[in-house]
Amino acid sequence: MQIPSKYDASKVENKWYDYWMKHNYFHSTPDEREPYTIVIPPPNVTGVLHMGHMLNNTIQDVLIRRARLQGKNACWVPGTDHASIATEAKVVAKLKEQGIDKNDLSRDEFLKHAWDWTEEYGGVILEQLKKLGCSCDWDRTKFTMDDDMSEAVIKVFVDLYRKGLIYRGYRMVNWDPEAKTTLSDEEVIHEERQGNLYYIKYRILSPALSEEEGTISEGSPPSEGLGEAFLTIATTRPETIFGDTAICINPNDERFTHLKGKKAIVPICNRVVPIIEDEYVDLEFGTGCLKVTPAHDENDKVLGDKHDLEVIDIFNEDASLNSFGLQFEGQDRFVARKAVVKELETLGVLVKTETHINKVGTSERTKAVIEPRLSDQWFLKMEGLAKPAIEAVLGANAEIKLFPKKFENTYRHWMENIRDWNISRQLLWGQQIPAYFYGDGKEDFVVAETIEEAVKLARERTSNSELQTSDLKQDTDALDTWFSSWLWPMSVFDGIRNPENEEINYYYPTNDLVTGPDILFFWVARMIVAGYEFRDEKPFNNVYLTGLVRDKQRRKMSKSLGNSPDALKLIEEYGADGVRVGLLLSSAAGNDLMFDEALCQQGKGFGNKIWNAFRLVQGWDIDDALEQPETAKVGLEWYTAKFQKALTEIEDHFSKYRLSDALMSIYKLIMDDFSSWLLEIVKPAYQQPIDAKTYKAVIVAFEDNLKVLHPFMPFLTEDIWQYIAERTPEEALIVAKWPEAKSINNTLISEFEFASEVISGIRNIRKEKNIPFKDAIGFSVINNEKVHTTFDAVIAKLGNLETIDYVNEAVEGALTYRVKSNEYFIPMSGAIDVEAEIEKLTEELSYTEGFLKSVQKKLSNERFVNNAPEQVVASEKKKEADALAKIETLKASLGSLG
RNA sequence: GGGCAAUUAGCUCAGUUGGUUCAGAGCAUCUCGUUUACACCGAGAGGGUCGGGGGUUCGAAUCCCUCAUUGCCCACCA
Repeated sequence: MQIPSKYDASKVENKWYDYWMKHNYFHSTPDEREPYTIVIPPPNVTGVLHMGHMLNNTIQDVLIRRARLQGKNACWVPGTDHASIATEAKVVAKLKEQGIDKNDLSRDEFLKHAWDWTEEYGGVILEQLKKLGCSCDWDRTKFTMDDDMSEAVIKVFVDLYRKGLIYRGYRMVNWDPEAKTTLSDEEVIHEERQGNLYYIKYRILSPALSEEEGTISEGSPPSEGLGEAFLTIATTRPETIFGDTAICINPNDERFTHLKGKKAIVPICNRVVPIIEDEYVDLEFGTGCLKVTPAHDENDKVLGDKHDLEVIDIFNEDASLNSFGLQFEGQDRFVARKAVVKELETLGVLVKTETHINKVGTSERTKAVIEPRLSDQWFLKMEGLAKPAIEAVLGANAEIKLFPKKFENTYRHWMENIRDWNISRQLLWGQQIPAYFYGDGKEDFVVAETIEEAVKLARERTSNSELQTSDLKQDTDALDTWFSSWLWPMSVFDGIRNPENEEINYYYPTNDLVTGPDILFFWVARMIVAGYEFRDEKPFNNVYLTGLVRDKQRRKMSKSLGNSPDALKLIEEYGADGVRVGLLLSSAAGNDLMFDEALCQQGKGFGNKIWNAFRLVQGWDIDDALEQPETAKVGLEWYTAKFQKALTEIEDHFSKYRLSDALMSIYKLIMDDFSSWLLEIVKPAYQQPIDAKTYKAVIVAFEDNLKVLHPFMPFLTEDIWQYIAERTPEEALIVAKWPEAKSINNTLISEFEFASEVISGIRNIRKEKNIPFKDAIGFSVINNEKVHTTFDAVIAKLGNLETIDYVNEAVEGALTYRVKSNEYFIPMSGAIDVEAEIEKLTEELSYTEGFLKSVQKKLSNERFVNNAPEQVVASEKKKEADALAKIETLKASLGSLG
């Protein structure tokens, strides 16, 4: 049968995926085998596949397929995350397009839209993962807002509340004015921004004057004559002066002793505020006078609490100014800033403006500049919860390993300085906080899993047995998305609601978690916390942290830069196998990956190479009567040894999560050892049949190659596997048995190594002298090294030699080369360039002599001989002997020429 | 501002406890080659004083100090 010379991935990938699905090979149920479990980091439900997902999920699929081949009960649980902020933002935007304002909708109406959206766009990404070949157990697909998942979240909230770990607090939180919700500290990204530092004069109110008298009438600039009657503050946020409720100085600041106990007047709004003293103020920064705005700065809040200051919130929820902003009401903070500066200038109180670089917090999701804001929020106390999670990763008998290890430092730092987690979000899309208010007071609420339960509790609390469900008002906030995903490894097996069910007991703890370091705190650390808190057991054994996928110029791949290739197009062009190999060829754990399409091309090329090796083998005619030639016999023995050696290397790489190294070992094994050497050795002469014994052994070797490669290139390997022999579904490669490790014949490997150098020597001479391969040549050896003749037949075949003659004397009129101290002769009928030969030999001689000299120098150093380990000294002595032997042969050759 | 990591061939990276060819791999480059699986190929070759400087040692890419550059994480200085 004619097989095309190019492997066409697009023709077979879907076919095999369907085949695996049809035979249920991805599905796992608990049995007596050892489980191997991975839970997918759930992508956003409405997300689309990008390069990061490709890398991440390729790695997971490699791990899961390998475990499956090793006979473990492999279970990879897929699913998606409701991603509250991102999804809600998308839904709001879509509604806006349709002319619908979110605020005009009831909670239920909005949620209906959100669910419609989720059903329409959700899960696209999971379909895309199938194209990549991911062997997830799709029957187990979960969504973080599934009823059972939500129930688990609520149960956990109630549990933590009852343990006293969840509390409600009026705190300064990070406010995202665009999403109109709070964010946790981890969701805020600090960026350096070029800003200005404005120096503003505040009039000092002399105690002699009444407050009334001190008020400046609008539009009248302070007169210049009253120099000491002003103080100057420096601020980056002049628009917040409407919220100023004090000026603060350092009590040790001698420049300002005259200000103690006085009051100042805030420009524009003319509010009279006290001048307070606190050592918090840095004498060096700005002017040494600080305006205090307790509602809009965390430190100012602390000062405000300490000095009992009034709190004036000047912003609306979209960060435009409210009525405290006077004539600037309704303006966005950044617009207002400019306007206020202009007004201050007009009033003559703007002393100067300096450029100033400051750190600005921005929202991870919406990129909006976040605003510190005081509000009632729900918090989870983290300090106590963190303790077992710290121990688990960093303790003396750590149970969880991070790969690469360097992230343990990062983990430690965060965990040891952990702050309480703000878990409430002013969003609708998510699990609604199960707190029910029965009154208007801040403390008039109960927390319960259901409203019926809540009524019962509320009746007890209030001693009012008349209370009805209709009297209760549930808190309108939703929970942070991470408050559901931190339960993921447990909740996907229903381990929260039914902690003793068979599945959770079998699959948990999971084995490996593969994710990016960017969510080490968001997700990984919190899963560990949750694991110990709710199950008293780690959620996973190992965490493999991938790097970021960047482009060739080291830029992050992003939609806005447009430098991210279309994942599906890549798969179309190079095949899923090609892309998988391309991604893994250069991605060590934790290192960023500089993505280059050329790598996918390499992956595709590799696939084609294997395909063609298969074509070669497949095309052979088998002759049962034929004897196995010596070349094939020793070649196969050598390859078996080589394969075993590679297998142990591969195992070692996997044990260290060095997947790219494992792939490279396989790549070289198949590319070099199998294709370039073994197949050339066993290949029968043109149009000649092959003996049955060799053929069978080659097939076995080929199949073993396919097995170890399968986790990386599942489609191609399955395709060839099924082509190479008739298989029942039970015999599919995906469920085949990983090759067994056997002892390695290292002698064969090193003998072959020597033989391959001899062959290279022949090739070099053929090339230099333009001797075509098809012309057989004579060959003689002076075997000083006493090399065994095992591979002579191989040398003769691959060098196309007439014979191999063992001689004791140099052969006249021949080209020569050496491997170690062995000397090889290829007789030439024509004239030999004696000059060139002499030159070549002289060069080699002087190099060897130089080498000998350095070795002898080392050996004559008494301190080296005395201090270095015996083994090292012995090896130096061997080097010396080898060099001496080689020098002798070189000299002999020169003598015979000259 | 604090902490952590990195710096090895044109590119991406290995190099485990200082000592067996440890100065390597893949890609790229160059040369030659249409030998009957594969030009998505084959056979070869070139290329690095291991970021700079200093130190410890018989011996340093590897350990110590220092400087430089880059990246990441953390942090309330207006």
